[in-house]
Amino acid sequence: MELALSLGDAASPFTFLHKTPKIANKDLGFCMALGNNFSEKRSDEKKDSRNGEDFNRTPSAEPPVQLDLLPSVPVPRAHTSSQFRFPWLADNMVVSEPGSSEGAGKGLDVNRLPMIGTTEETEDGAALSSPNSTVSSFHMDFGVRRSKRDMEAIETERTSSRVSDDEENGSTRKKLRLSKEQSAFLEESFKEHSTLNPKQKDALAKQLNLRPRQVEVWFQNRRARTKLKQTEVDCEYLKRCCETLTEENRRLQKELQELRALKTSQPFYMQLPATTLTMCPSCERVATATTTVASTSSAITTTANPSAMSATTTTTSTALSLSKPRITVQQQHHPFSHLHANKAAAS
DNA sequence: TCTTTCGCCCCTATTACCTCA
DNA sequence: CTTGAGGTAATAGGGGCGAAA
Repeated sequence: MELALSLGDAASPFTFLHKTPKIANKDLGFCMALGNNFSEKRSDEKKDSRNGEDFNRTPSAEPPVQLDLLPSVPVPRAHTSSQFRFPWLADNMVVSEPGSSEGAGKGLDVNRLPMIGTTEETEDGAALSSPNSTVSSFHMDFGVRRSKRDMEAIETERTSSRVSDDEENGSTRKKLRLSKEQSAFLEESFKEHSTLNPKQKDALAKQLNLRPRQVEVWFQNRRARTKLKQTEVDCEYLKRCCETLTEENRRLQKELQELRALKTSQPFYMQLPATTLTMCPSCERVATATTTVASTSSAITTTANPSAMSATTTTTSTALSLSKPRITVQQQHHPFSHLHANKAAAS
């Protein structure tokens, strides 16, 4: 029997809760697609989250930049085995590996000392029980087999938790370290929804034995990290664009110099009229109209391929604006009526 | 109906702590 | 053992938005 707990509204449960085998087996690598208007949709998202409505954002109109984040959280070996499972997904029947000293009932909660038979009242008023407590709605039993190093880390975490608990009454700032399992689950949640409504937040906090505030802060920081990462990606992309355009500019400048040199050596040839290229926006035909040209005009070749033409046009204007040559590539609204009329007449 | 107040949430910048090389 | 860098939880301040008065 499998108990799948829905976080938050039934209307918008975390779908990954229904993917237990997948979670148990797949690499917890993180992949997401982000549009540029991540923050622009914030108002709507907020509205949605508050209403508990559809959390899945509509994709951005712009093609998203695929961002592959390698597992930021080192995934324990057990994540890739059938041993690992989110306890709130199944019925806590975690089968430990034979010989493993880390059997079921580890009840790891790095943020609280295991206090058997006691419950804690958090500052948020949510009763949090120790993992071993019968009051607990579930056990933080990940059944993860850990290495000695991991165990040392856990001990460290516990120590820091202890310190944190001690400091909870003091004025010093507390710094808790989330366990790998907690982080992994939060990552899964984040993949589902980058924002949480209060119900989902509370449910998540309860399941992870964290305070709702901690879940909230984690999501805030996670969004900030995502945005930072996206900014880096965008920056890199713009940098490459700039390099490409610079190179294209350089190439066109060189081409212009060659043409000028050619003009100097063959003045009569260069007195041929320049060409005005005009492309019909609807049929994408290019019409050539010969115009009267001054002696300084340059000959430019272009292409009728619309996409290539647009790129060429852009870079050409960029490059040639420096010397202000008289080259025109026009896109008129419909100056091709004569062409269409002739074509119709011919047919 | 408009304005004000309040609470909640988010973002951003920053701090403080922890881990690791 | 020390130290500096990097990661990240936590804090502070400010703004937007909706609900209630």
